[in-house]
Amino acid sequence: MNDDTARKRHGKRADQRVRTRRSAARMEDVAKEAGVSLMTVSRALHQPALVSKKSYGRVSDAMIKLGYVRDLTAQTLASKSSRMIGVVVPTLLNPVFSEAVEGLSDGLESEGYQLLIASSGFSLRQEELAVQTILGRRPDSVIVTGQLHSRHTQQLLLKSGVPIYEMGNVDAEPLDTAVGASNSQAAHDLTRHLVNRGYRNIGYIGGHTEDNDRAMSREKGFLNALNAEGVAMNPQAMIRCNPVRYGEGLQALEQLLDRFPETDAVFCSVEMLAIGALCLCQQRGIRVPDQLAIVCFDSGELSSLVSPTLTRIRLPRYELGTSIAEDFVSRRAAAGPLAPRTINLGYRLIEGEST
Amino acid sequence: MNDDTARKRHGKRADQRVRTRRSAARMEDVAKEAGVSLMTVSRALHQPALVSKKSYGRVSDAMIKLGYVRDLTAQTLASKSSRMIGVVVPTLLNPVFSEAVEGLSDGLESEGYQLLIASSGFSLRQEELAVQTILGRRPDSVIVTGQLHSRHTQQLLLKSGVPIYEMGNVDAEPLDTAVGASNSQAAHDLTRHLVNRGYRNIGYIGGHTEDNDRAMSREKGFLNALNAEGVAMNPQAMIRCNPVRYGEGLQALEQLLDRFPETDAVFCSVEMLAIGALCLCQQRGIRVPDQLAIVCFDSGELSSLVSPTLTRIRLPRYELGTSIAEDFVSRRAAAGPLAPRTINLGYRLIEGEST
DNA sequence: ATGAAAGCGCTAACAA
DNA sequence: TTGTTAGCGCTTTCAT
Repeated sequence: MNDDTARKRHGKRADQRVRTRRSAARMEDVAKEAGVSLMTVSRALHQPALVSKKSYGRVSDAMIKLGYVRDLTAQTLASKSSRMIGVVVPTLLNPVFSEAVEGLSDGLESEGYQLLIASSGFSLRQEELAVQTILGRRPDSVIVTGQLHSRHTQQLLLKSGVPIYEMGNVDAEPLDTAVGASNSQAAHDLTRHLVNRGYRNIGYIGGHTEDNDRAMSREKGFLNALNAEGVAMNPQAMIRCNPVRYGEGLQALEQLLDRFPETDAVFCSVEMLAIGALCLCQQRGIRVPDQLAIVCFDSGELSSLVSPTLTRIRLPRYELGTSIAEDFVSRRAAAGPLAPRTINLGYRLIEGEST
Repeated sequence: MNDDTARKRHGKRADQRVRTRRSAARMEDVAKEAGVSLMTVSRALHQPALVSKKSYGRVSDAMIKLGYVRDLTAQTLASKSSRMIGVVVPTLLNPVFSEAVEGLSDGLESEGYQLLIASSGFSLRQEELAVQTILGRRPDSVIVTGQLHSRHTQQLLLKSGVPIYEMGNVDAEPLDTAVGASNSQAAHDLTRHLVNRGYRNIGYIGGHTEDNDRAMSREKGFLNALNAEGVAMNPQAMIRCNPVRYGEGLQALEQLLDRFPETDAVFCSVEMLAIGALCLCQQRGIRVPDQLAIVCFDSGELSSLVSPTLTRIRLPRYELGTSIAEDFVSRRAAAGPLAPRTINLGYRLIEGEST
């Protein structure tokens, strides 16, 4: 058997090159060291109960002695489960996404899953590439951002046979499982709040809408609400930022006030933009909400700490990640694939001092 | 050949279970569809130049027709290169880390590498587990945060044979390649700035120091500077936050002022804490810098937008990631392993309105 | 330019 | 409880 093993390992090249590169210890090396078969080592790792105390001890010692690290690549190939989960987000520069990813990480690492993360930069084309490469790693699940994907991406995802999660919006038909809240409805609510408070010259500062269904949903909710309330809106008073950063929010408000000095309220569709806008007010001494009201969509911790605190829509961020993690774990236990479904985590409208 | 192939695929179970599960197309399926050998398909993917135009076309068509997605797991096992890079950060909730990861992502995805990301939660023990699992995936490089690691983690990393990057600090001996700036030196500079401005009752709000060399380096730099300048410091005026969040910074300052109302300046070792502290000042109407000066270590965009702008140390964040990516890529091209080295990216002290 | 054979390191299924 | 055999889907090497 030993001879056979040696032959397998080195093949006909055994004479030419005798284990030159100090490759890492393999399961077989551990087996040999422990004086058991390779399968006993494998079992000691997976189902220690099926291995005798004695064997287990010898295997353990051998692993430590050799500094053995199991090759999960080979394990994946042989077992059809990688314990990796692919995640595609537009960018990690916006805390919305990094917090969601942290939630995923916290919920999944403890269950033995690892995260393969890709940034798509708000491009459906890049998302497609990312999904393709991720699928090549045979992940146990794929999590993408939003519900807008290229036709090919959708096909790839659906064909993959693993659970797919679309996170952050539930306004469209889910591909498999959509988790999040209704952006359009939440934006509608927040806008109505402004109107109810008597604001009539409302500006809008949002993210760019190319390849971004969340931004589109928010605009839709905003415009629908104004429409329903019979409040007029000049399209020029809608500013789309690209990229979305604090500084862009500041500049956007600058531009907005420049064009429409009569503006009495501004709807910011992302927290970073709202904070940026508030910074401009502080720099210029614009009193909030007396001179200008600010509302913030998709707020995090900052909105509740600044002065004045912002009236805002709170969407799940970190919880978005943990919810998906939880669902995935329970779904593993359950039977086969489910019908497409939506998990609506809801949102909260929190009234702050800024309106 | 076809018979042989079929035998290999199904083995002795061929009769019992005839390709029930609709598994994904393999390279061999593509080959069959295109009427060429498996190797021609493999070459078409890797070295199209070596394949005839005609074969290439047929292979391309077959791939599209079958929706072929290459199995990178198998590729990794066979080729010894995974094109995956492992990254361990304490948390993605602090923008410092998510920005660095985004930099890595931007620099590496374009080169065809994917990121396997793990959060260690500021625990050396968890870091060790993360490193172990990551190494099991046979990554082409591993990037960890800071220079403080368990003995075992160090061994694992060193033994792995792939380039190792320690990011965010360069105060200690590098394991392989350390990239970042000197936290202690920068903290020293920033503290001296406070002293030079005449502040004498200086408080300190920082991150917790367990398993965190960056936090320790900053404290060291801070205390050394005070010492050198002959300024006294009550240990009670050092507050360590855990976790590090905006709100914690706010509470920490509250606590600090409660204990030492005479405090005239506060050193915040993380931007989130500084912003939190500033929020408290705004809430309470504490005038900055007249009543209280604030300096901020490791600042991002926000520090330059708030009012007053913060006097701060700017460390590379996003650039930390892109620098590592760049070094890794160029290192691939170069020869073998290098001696341990440090890449000092430096820092900038930016004087704001808060001092 | 193309193909056949021999693994990569592991697990699933079967046998003992 | 332990071991044997046959792959997982790909690349490497060698041959044609």
